[in-house]
Amino acid sequence: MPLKKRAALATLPPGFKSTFLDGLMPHEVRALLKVAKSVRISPPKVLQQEGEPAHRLWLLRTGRVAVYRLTHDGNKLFLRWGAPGDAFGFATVFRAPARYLVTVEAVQEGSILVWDAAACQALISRYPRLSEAVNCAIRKYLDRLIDMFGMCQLQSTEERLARVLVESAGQLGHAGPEGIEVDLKNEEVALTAHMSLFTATRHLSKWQRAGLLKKHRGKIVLPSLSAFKMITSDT
Amino acid sequence: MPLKKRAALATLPPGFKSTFLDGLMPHEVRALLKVAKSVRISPPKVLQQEGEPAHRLWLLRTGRVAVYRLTHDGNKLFLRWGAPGDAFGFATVFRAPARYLVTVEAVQEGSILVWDAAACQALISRYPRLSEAVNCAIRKYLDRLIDMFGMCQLQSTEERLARVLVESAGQLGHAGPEGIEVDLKNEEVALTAHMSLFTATRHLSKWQRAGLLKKHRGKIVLPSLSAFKMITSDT
DNA sequence: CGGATTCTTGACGAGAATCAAGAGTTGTGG
DNA sequence: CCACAACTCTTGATTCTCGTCAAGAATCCG
Repeated sequence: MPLKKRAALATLPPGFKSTFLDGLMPHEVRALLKVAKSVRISPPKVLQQEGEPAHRLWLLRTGRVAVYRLTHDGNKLFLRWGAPGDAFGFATVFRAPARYLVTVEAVQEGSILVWDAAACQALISRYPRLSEAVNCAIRKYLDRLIDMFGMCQLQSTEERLARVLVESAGQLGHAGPEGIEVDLKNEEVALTAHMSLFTATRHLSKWQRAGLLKKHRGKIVLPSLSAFKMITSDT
Repeated sequence: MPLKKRAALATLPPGFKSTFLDGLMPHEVRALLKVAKSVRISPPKVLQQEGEPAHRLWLLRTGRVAVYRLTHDGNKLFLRWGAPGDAFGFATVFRAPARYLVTVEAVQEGSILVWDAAACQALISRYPRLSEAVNCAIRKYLDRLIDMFGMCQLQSTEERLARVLVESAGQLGHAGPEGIEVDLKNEEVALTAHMSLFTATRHLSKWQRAGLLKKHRGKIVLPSLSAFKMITSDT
């Protein structure tokens, strides 16, 4: 019997951490998972497009997504990576129809849990706390964005890059034999730190020569983060 | 009797426009105003400090405020001006205690309407729609911030400055005999456009020589915005 | 092995911040 | 009414960070 019940739930990978779900009570989380639809995603699938009416709330279960905004002239303004546990499409929970603020695109194979607009309305009226959880999540995004803005405004490329390494290690990194491994190409690191590919490469090379990290194709290995935390904080 | 009723309301200046209040029904706005406390503000009074527990929701009635965030080393990261109609302290409406995300400081004489935490709780439970209005307001802030970030990342100082003039004219400007007058010093304009005082002055001087604007001490007069809109959009 | 992708390094230049010095404007007190 | 101080604005000279471009090296994959 318990087995059957668990089979009906959308399953979460082991070690799954979600700031959004953490804002809810366990029984609310269960209720959410019970009605979630699981969908596989593959790059370069666009999962939501800015400006379109929000029709679904979703949670990244596995994989990685890129969050960006399109400029009037078609360029992409990169905002951040989305990792497992990140939620999107908060605009869906409003009674008043709202539109997506940003575009989100899959960059790795993975899967998401989806709630359509009808499911959101039902959940919201049954669990009012959900509205507050959404609110907190949006506030967190705002907070992070202000931080990033400040970083870009008043820190040098070197400081920014060091900080990006530390944060990426936490968000995307996984343990390896020689330290934390971060699966990002130089181009992606540069995007994250909002600088040119060449500037990023130069600093990374310098740090490799200094023995602070080891670079491979599409991957950076960080034996220790302390040196980068130093670079970040002092000036 | 109607007169007595109106006297009990917090009064709004003529021509008052608030995106936040516009998200509510007229009767809800009346209910809010009925329990609001009016408070006078003078520079350089800090109206809320980032990191402190949010204890009041408030609306700028008259005057001007500066919204910024403090960096670890004590610098101010300017975010935007607040004009009459702007609301702050949304963190107050959460059941879960939250903290202010930004610091807000008065830069002109003026007045605000205030709701303390208790009043917010009472209003929220009586008018659930208020929660959604707050949500929308936060989303709007997020949207504006992404815009500003994009502007700083991928537009030149000249384009940024032109855009700031257009937006400031709308938000802070008032009609004058020779065009829209914006009461900002060069230093404040530079702050708004996130560039150095000197770079801002140079562009403004150039535009004055071209006859696109007239400068006075602490004030800029814009006969027409069309030229600046041109600079903003084409590239 | 050949082709595609990713990374590296150097040379160069544009854009914008900084610094310095002075001119113009406003307000105050004698 | 004038003199002086404080504030605001202007301009030029200088410096520097960082983006762009070019060319080639290293790595991976079929």
